[in-house]
Amino acid sequence: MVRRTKEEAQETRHKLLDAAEHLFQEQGVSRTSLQDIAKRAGATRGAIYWHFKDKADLFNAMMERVTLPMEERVHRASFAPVGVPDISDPMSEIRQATEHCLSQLVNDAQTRRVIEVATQKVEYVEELRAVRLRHLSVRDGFLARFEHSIEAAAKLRGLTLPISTVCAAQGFHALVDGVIQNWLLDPEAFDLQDVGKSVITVYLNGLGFAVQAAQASHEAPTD
Amino acid sequence: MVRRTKEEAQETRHKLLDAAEHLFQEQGVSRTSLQDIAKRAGATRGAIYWHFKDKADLFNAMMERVTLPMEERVHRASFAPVGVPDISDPMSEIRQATEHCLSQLVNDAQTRRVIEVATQKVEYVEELRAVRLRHLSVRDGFLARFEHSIEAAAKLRGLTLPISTVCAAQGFHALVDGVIQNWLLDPEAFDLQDVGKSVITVYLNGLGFAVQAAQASHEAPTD
DNA sequence: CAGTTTACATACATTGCTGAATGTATGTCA
DNA sequence: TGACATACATTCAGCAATGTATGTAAACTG
Repeated sequence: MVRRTKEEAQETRHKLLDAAEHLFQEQGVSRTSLQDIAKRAGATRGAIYWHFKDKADLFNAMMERVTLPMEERVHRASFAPVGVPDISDPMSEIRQATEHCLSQLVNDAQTRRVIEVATQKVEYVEELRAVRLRHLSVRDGFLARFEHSIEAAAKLRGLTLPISTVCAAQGFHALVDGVIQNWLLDPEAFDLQDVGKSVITVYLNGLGFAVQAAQASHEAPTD
Repeated sequence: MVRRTKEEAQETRHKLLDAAEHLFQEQGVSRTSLQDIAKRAGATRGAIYWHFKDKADLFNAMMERVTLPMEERVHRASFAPVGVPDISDPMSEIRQATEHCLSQLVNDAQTRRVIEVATQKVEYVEELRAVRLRHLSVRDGFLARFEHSIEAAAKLRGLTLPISTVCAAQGFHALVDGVIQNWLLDPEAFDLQDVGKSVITVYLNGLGFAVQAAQASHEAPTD
């Protein structure tokens, strides 16, 4: 059978990306051949070369399928709090957006797979410079937004931060990033949402944003 | 020329590891062939196969050349504070050991190279399971020691932590880990030692260990 | 000082992957 | 309804990397 309709072609494309996700996670990107991917997707390399320029292009597409919606969501959550009218504190916004990210990591297998691939199963060499640059720009965007929020929150509560907002933002990001990385290294070791929420509270507390209510819920955070 | 003396053999071994370090950093592990490494070291693949079983074995040796002394140092610093008699607070110990790690990353090019390779230029697949396991055990050892120190420090000051010591240790490690990772992604973005010291202070402050003296030394990071 | 081992270098066989070229049957549109 | 574009499948050339087998001269040993 050949020459599918457009929707079927898109389905093939998605199957290829799905196969790539799993194989990349299992064997790493460089050790996974296009042949492997095609086989798992029930196709041939011809299909891959039709939909993608090469392996790097396919990798990019695989990443964007997960990260684009994620970025968009964070972007909206940060700039347009229309959907959630009950939060007005910028600090709560950041906190909620972060916790949503953690929740998605825990509950959505695809997200977890892709992030695991991106952090452990790929080598960031010249060929993937585009991916690295996007990563950096996304990070910088996040840092900028957090700087803005933290400054607004500090002004709102009339408190002076112990360190610069740039530093504070960098620390927050490093903390979240680090806890995610460590969790991915060994997901059985601890509960990401619990520990994440706790250490974030501690950090923000250290910045001067004292916790308003009891946060530590050590049972089932079925969020 | 063939058949060197034992010291010369060790020298070629080191040259091979040096070459591997640089090439791994430049092109990634999987895209670097043993031929490349041998050539750069001024040898042939025969030398590599003499000294190492295969590429994974070579990678392991390259890692251990840097991490073994590091681990040993952290281990000694944690259990035997004989060299530095003026610190008695377990929290200062942790703080100093961590800052020493950051300092080594900033000042020692070899350490920076190897850690960069380990975090960005290698795929953690089955073949390198040994590396991953060592990483995990080192991390767990560090976590255990930090748990111990933080508990001792809390008892010493008679304060009740807002979260469990396990959580607190995990957060501290994630923070340090994360800030290092982010710095390696773009070393020009900020000063590792400055930001590291600041955010650690904030975190420990959030745990209840109020800062005893002024810590923020520098004016502003280069943004 | 002869035998043995060491520390490599060289040669070879095998494998596997990529990219491009080409084939082909079907959807699509005028 | 024919012409063209699409969505792949198949084939092939080429090379690059690995592992192993073997060669070899110097260092070491008794």
